[in-house]
This record gives sequence, structure tokens and C-alpha cells, in this order.
Amino acid sequence: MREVVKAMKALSDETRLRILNLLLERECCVCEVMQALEISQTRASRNLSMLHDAGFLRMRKDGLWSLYSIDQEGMDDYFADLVEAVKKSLEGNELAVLDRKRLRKAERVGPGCVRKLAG
Amino acid sequence: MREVVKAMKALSDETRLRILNLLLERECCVCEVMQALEISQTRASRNLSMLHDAGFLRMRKDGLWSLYSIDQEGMDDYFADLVEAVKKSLEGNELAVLDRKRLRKAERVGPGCVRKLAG
DNA sequence: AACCTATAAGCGAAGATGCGCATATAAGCG
DNA sequence: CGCTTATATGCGCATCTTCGCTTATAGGTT
Repeated sequence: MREVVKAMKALSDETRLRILNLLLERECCVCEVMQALEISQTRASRNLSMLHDAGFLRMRKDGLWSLYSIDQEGMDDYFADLVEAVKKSLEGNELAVLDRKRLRKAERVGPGCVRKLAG
Repeated sequence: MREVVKAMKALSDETRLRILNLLLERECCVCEVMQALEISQTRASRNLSMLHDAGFLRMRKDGLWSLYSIDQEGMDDYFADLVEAVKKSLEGNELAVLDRKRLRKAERVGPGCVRKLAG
């Protein structure tokens, strides 16, 4: 039961729903998520971790990058239903569409580029 | 999106998952829920309200009683998937089984009986 | 009307959550 | 090795949640 509550809690946050929306498109690194959602590195990293801890995501390392993706195979049975529900619920959502659009333009470079933009 | 988050929040609490588990059996009044889950009246009422506000439940009045049930027809499309996921996730769960068992013994009388038992 | 009873709602305390800032860790490169 | 970059994490604060206590509301009974 604790696990189920944890899974639901993981989904009960706008940032994390938006992240899941991105990962339904493709595997992402932290910096792509922060670019697409226009959020801080801390926020992107923390929320990806939470989704991972809850059991929704798979994570692999590639050099400096942490690549997260939806763990289709490893997920418990009902997790798939939850992801499906999230997918349905976000269909046509304005923000979700915009996020996906920005993801297409995002590059696999990290917060360094943000710093450059800042000054 | 706000609505989706609200729905997920409604499901991210053990008490509310247990309530949903009961309502998957049958329509219940507040006092039956408090008896089956062995929780306070306030707690039963509040959490039923939250599930109702989120859009999962239907409520009808019958005299003094408020009768809650899962709103199969009125629910948005993806809500059904969520309820299904909850159902799957609780299958075989010890506490969920016990709650259903106690529900069978519960009577449609309110906290008054609790007061009698107490004093 | 006076009095039960079932449920809802205001209030405040304890705990949980989200996030920015600063810092740590770790991989890659000169 | 020292520097840069991508990501993770400790800390503190503001906010939100949950829940019990108490009181309000409203239907029912006598």
C-alpha cells in the first residue's frame, strides 16, 4: 500500500506530470528536461529522482549525462495503467504540447548554456 | 492540468485508497466507512469529500445519510483507468481485504453507536 | 418546539512537500 | 593534476496536508 501511495504522490505534481509527458516522447537527460520545461536544474533533477524512486523511470549513465526514460518493462502491472491515464489526461493540454515542442528544440547540453545566456 | 493533479492528489493518500477500495464493493455512507476503516467521523467525511471534489464519487442524500459511490458514468475518461489501476494495485493487499471484511459487518448507523460503545 | 443523530466545516498543531541556494560528486579534457 | 560541466544533495524556508477537537447544519422523532 505504501508503494501505491508513493506512486500516486509521484504523479500528483504538475512538474512531474510534465516530465512524464516529455518522457512519453523519448529518453531525456536532466538538462533537456530543464530546457523544455524552463525550470531550474535542482527542480528537474529532484523531480526526475522522485519519479525514479516511485518506480516509473529507468536511469542510465552516459558520460556526464543521466538519461531517464519510462521503464516500460520493469514497471509493476498497474503502473502501466497509471502512465496510460496520464497520457490520456494530457492529450491536447496546451502546456503539455508546448513542452513537447520545446523538447524538440532542446539540446543535450547542460546548465552551462544557461549560465552563458545569463551573462 | 490542475484537474489531473487534483485527481492524483486525491489518490495519493492511504485513507482515500482504502475508501475507494470499499466503494469498489458497494455504495457506502460515512458511518459505514468509519466503521470499516476504524477511523474517526471527521476523517471519513473529509476524505470522502476530497474524493468527491476530485471527481471520483457521486453523492446522494437519504434522510440523515450521505451515500457515496464511485461515479462510473460521470467520470472523465482517464478517471476510469485510474480507478482500475487502484483496484489492481490493491488486489490481495492485506489491509484492503480486512477493510472489505469489516465493511460486510458494518451497519448503517452513525457515530452514535461509537459513543454508546465508548460510554 | 425540544431533542436526537449523521454529516460537514472552522481552527490550530504536527508533519510533509517543493524549491532555491550553495555545495558535493563525478566524468571528461587540457 | 586542475578546470569545466552535468547531476545530485544538504539545508532552510514557505507552503500545503492531515487530523483531532469543537461547533454548525439539517433531517428525524417525540
